[in-house]
Amino acid sequence: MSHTLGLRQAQKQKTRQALLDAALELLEGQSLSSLGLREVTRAVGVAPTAFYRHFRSTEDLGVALVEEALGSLHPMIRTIVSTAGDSDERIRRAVELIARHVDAYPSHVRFIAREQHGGVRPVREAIQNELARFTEEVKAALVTDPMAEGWSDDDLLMLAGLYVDQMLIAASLFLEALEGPEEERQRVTRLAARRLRLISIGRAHWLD
Amino acid sequence: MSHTLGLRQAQKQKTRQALLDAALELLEGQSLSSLGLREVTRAVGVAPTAFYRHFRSTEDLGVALVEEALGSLHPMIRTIVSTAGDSDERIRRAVELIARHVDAYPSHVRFIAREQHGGVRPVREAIQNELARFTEEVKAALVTDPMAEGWSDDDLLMLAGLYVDQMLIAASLFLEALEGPEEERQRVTRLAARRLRLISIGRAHWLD
DNA sequence: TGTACATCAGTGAACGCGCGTTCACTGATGTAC
DNA sequence: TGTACATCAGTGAACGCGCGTTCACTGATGTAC
Repeated sequence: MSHTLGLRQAQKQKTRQALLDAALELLEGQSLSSLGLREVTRAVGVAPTAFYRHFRSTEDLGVALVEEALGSLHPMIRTIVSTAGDSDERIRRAVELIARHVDAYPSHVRFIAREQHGGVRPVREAIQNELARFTEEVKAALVTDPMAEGWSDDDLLMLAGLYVDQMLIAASLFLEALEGPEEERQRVTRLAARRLRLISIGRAHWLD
Repeated sequence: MSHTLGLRQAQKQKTRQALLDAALELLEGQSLSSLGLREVTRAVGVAPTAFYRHFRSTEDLGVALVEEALGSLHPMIRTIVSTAGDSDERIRRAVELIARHVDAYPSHVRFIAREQHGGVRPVREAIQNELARFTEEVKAALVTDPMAEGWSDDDLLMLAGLYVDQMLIAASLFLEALEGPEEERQRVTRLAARRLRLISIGRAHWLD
């Protein structure tokens, strides 16, 4: 049988999650380096001092947000790389999945895009580490493709990185399009697909 | 003959530049959205109120920094796109130019990478606008290439965007490598070149 | 099941501090004659 | 060249405010018997 949390632990988790949620919302209009601890507790409705029961600082909270935001990406990456079909079909599905992910978790995507090069070192490094893991994961999937024959490890990693960066760029474009009309969204969809297609063509002729 | 500035105007410009320089240095360790007006004036050695003689807010200063940082990029872009030679030669020269630019203006590059998705809307928009201009510039250069025959305007813009994004990513990687050993720098040079090569191969076979 | 004690998430008062902004000012530079 | 006045970049005092952090606390939950 499962080890259920006590009431106390459960309540604590709930407050912690409320802090994370409130922070993420506040971060839509500013960077982590200017997020105040009192802002966050005020938004949740707890005393400022309650913050310290969960995080040592807003920096610390930021690192926790990285895990939350990129944790939800792992399943998506796996779905994308394991999708069957020919190249065009796979690209269309990948772009579609990215668009859906941005719809479902806009604040997470914004947070990652913003803090990837942001002003808080530990958070920046946490993001870079997670993205490096994604790239390894994509590379591992690429290796299993017959097309990978004759490719060096280094070149496969380069290609994986190119794909991961394009996914991030596409996600960021979809994010901007969220506030715009549907046609803008369509434009981004086509643009991202053509970019991925050009990369795939380069991949197909890499060893020529 | 040229219209020389009066002493007063010249001194004002000097203080303004000192504020921009100090801000840029302070922004190496934080985001614009947490940069304080008093921090900046303290670093320069003027009274906090002097700030208002030059900028309405740190946001306003940020927009001025965008112009300064991306203004220096225009000549570089033009040099890159007008470089002669075969594809591999051009790629090597482009990567070399990017590396040199990062060496010469590390704070500018960091600022742009950080604030491109940062928490201050007017600055973000100023950067996006400038990058869109670069992309148009690159596209205009691509059009003159015989290889562009048969390409749609849309596809050329897509390709130009791909190149511009890769340049930015390469610059950001060189920036991280600045703090590391020389071999890391070499690694980035090779990685960036291979990415551009793969894109060029995709470009060569786009119409197949 | 009941009792006595331990734990600990959240409280609320208090602190010293740096912030952005206002205002009237000073004194060097600029201009008109 | 000299004088009288205008301009305006930078000053310094003052303000109210929200910040992060400390501390002793409360009272519900958990545990031992």
